Amino acid sequence: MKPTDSELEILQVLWQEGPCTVRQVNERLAQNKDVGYTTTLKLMQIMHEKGLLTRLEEARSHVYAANVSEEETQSTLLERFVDTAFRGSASKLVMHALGNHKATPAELDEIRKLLDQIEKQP
Amino acid sequence: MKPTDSELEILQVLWQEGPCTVRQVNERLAQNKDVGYTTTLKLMQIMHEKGLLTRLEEARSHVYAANVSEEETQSTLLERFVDTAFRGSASKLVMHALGNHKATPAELDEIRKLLDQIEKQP
DNA sequence: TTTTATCTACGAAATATTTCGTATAAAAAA
DNA sequence: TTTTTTATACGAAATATTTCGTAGATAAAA
Repeated sequence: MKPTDSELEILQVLWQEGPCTVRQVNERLAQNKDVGYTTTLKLMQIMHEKGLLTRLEEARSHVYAANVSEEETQSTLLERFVDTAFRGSASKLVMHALGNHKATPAELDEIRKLLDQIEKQP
Repeated sequence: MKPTDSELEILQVLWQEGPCTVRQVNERLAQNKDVGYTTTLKLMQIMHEKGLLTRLEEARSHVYAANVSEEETQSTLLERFVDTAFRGSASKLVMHALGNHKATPAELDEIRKLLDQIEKQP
C-alpha cells in the first residue's frame, strides 16, 4: 500500500506523536503549511477506509492511529524509489545519499558495522 | 524541477538510450506497460514545454533529448525522499537500503571507500 | 435553557496527472 | 498520381489527489 504525499505527512505525525485526534494532527500540519481542518479530516477518513489508520470512536472526537509501521512503509517506499529513480541500484542510491547529506561520525560508524555484518554472511 | 512518475520513466529511457524519437521512446515503454503512442507524445511535448527535454525539429520526426542529467535529478528526488519518508535522516535511509537490497562485494567496497573519504575530511 | 463551539460525514469543487481521439500535414508506398 | 502510413498538435476525457463548504449532531458555555 503506497501512501500519497499528503497521507505520508499524516502518518509521520502519528508515528511521532502516537494516537491523535484530527484536531491534533491538523494543528501539527498547520505548523508547516496552510491546511484547513476539514481537509485533514477528510484525508484521515479516507486513510481509515483504506486501512492505513485505525480509529477509536468512543469519544466524540475519534482517536486515530497508524495501522502501518514506519519501518515497513519506509521499505515499501524505498523499494519503489530505488527502482524508479536509481534503476534498481541500491548501492548507487547509498553513494548519492552519503555524498550529499552530512552524517555524524557515529552514524558513519553504524553504517560501517552494517557493512561488516553483510560481508560476513556467506 | 520535480518530474512526475511518468516523466521519470521517459527520462530513464532517454538517459539510457540517448536522444530518441517519440516512437522509439514509446516502443521502449510499451515493453513494460500498455501505453498509446499519443500518450507518450503528449507527455514529451509537455516535458519539452517545461524544459525537461530539448528537441530537434529538423526531421519530420522530432528528436528529443533529456535536458536534465540523471545525477542532478537523482539528487533532487533523493533530497525530497529523505525528507518525506525518512524525516531527513540520510543515514537511516542508507541502513534500510543496505539491509533490504543485495549489493555485490565490489559495491560494498566502494561504499566503504566513500566512508573513509568522508571521515578523513576535517 | 439558549447560544456557541466543535465534531463527523459527505458531496463536490479545485488541481494535478495521465490518457487518448481526431484533425491536419507530410512522406512513403502502391 | 492516388492511397496508405506516420508524424505533430491539441482539446478534452479519464483518473488521482487535495481542498473545502455545508448539514446535522452533540457537548460546552453563557
